[in-house]
Amino acid sequence: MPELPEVEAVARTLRPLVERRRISCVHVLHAIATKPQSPSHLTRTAEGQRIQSVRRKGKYLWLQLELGIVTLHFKLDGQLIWFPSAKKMFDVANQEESGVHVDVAFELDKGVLGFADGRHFGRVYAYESEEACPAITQLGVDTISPDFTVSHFAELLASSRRPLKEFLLDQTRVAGIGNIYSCESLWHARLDPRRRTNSLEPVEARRLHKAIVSVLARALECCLHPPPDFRDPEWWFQGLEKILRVYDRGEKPCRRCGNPIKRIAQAGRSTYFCSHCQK
DNA sequence: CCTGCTACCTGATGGC
DNA sequence: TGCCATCAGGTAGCAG
Repeated sequence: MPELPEVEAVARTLRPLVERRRISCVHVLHAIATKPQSPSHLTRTAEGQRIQSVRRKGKYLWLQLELGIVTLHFKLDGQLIWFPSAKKMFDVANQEESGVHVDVAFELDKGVLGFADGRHFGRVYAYESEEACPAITQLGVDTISPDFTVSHFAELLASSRRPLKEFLLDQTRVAGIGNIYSCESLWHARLDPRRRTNSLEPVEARRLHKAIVSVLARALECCLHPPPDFRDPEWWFQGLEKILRVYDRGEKPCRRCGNPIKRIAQAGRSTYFCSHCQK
């Protein structure tokens, strides 16, 4: 699960399930999920500890323990699955016929939290503190936090010469925006993804800021209605297509001006945009 | 420092 | 039907 709104919805759903619960046992079923850390580093850090809170910044989610943290990153396809017991988890996880692929399972005093990713891109890491996790410390401003202000955003834009699309994907500048919502935000702001960030007029920077805030807010609303149901291994976010205006619409008419949507490659990813009304 | 490219995995899809 | 190429909501690591 991918971008900030989805991860935020997961964080909110996860809190009542795990906060104040103690981790009795960690099962690393597929060691690739902890690479390059060792499975034993994770188990040593987490076992016996109480989960004090569930935190999120950008697309990173982490369990704040009494001593240390466990970070979860879902990359493209990772997800959480909730099991009522370890026995139930072992009954269905990683069985040929089940299709449920659990890489790491946290056995709590009540229930089991599974980190699942059939593609094995997702990662589960342990650190002694939040400050000890380089990926988190290097994140830029979280795009749904109060710190994501127009003036801060304008300063960031002015300090870079990269194309807008690539800038938005750089998690060390602003954290949480991925391929879909960067395309969507640029379409709403009527800005060409290839424009250099430091070429924006103040009014354009404000437009982009406003577009990002509203796109992410609408996506979060969509992700919360209905909220994720971790008990269903098949759960996934529904209805996101409905709110998308430009992503994955190559050759189809622009919903604003009717001209065909273009697909180009930027930073090795697909960018969808309307070259007629995004300037 | 900054930027661009590749690797990492698996599964779905579409053309031939 | 099978085979191959391409694509996927992300990021770490490395070379220049």
